[in-house]
Amino acid sequence: MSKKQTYSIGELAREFDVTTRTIRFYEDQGLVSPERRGQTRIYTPADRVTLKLILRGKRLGFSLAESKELIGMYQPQSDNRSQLLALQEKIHQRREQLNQQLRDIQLLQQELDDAEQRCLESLNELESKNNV
Amino acid sequence: MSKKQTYSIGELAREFDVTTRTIRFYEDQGLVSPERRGQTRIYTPADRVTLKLILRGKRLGFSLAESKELIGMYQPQSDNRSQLLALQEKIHQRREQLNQQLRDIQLLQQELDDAEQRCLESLNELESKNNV
DNA sequence: TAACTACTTTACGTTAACGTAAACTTCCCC
DNA sequence: GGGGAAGTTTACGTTAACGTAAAGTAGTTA
Repeated sequence: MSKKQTYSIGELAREFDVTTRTIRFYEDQGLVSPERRGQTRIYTPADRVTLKLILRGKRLGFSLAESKELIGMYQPQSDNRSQLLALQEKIHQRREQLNQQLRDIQLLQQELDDAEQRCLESLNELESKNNV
Repeated sequence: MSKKQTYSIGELAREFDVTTRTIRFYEDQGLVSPERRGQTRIYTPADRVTLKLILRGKRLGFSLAESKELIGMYQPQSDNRSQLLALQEKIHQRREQLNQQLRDIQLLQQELDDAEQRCLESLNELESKNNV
């Protein structure tokens, strides 16, 4: 007896804190393709994972089209040599971009530290003036 | 004798690989405000740094408005207590968002490793078949 | 059966971040 | 002094990623 877990569009929208419009838009763009019972969309756990991947992609600054590519990467299923090579190239590029992002983030964190420090100092200065 | 280094819009555009239109747009949005000699814009090293910050912000997925805020953070100059406190809060939020991004990136890197691995295996399989 | 609630389609609207085109001025070079 | 090259303003166009409104359906609950 398989659990056959499914979700409505509203459930997923609530879980991921997006609107149903958003989820339908992703379908429109070919990122998910839920089954139907009559008119109504029925989402599988796999669809749910896909949504999760899309949203993570968004947080990382990927466009929907890019996320679509990335998600496609997880099921190569193709035994086409040139396609596999192209896939490797894309993975390589993505990795370099991620490394650049990492460097950027580390720099920014350092600068946030500094900014916070200056902020604290300014506040302390105000304090001591007020306490004279 | 100070070096008084300056840049034209074209120089900066070439250096950062953006169009002049882009740089003028940033000015329109209040992110830089170069001096003028007649009609012509003259950019200082400080302007150049600002541009660099904007572009890093972009790579990190910040909007121009957000980058503007962030850049503003580096010169608080205000001795207004409530403003300093608000600034601290923004820094805090930004830091949390960056941490989330870091986690996302690490996850994605792991998955890229896996994808690359599967890719290699598929290729090897093809090789051995062809060598029979 | 009337009223909710959650779902559906269709379609026009919106914002950000520029692209692109037109028409003009300045400076430099031969 | 006639081109270029690089600068300028003005202004309409474009793409992504949804928002929002209208109008209809399907199940369920008082």
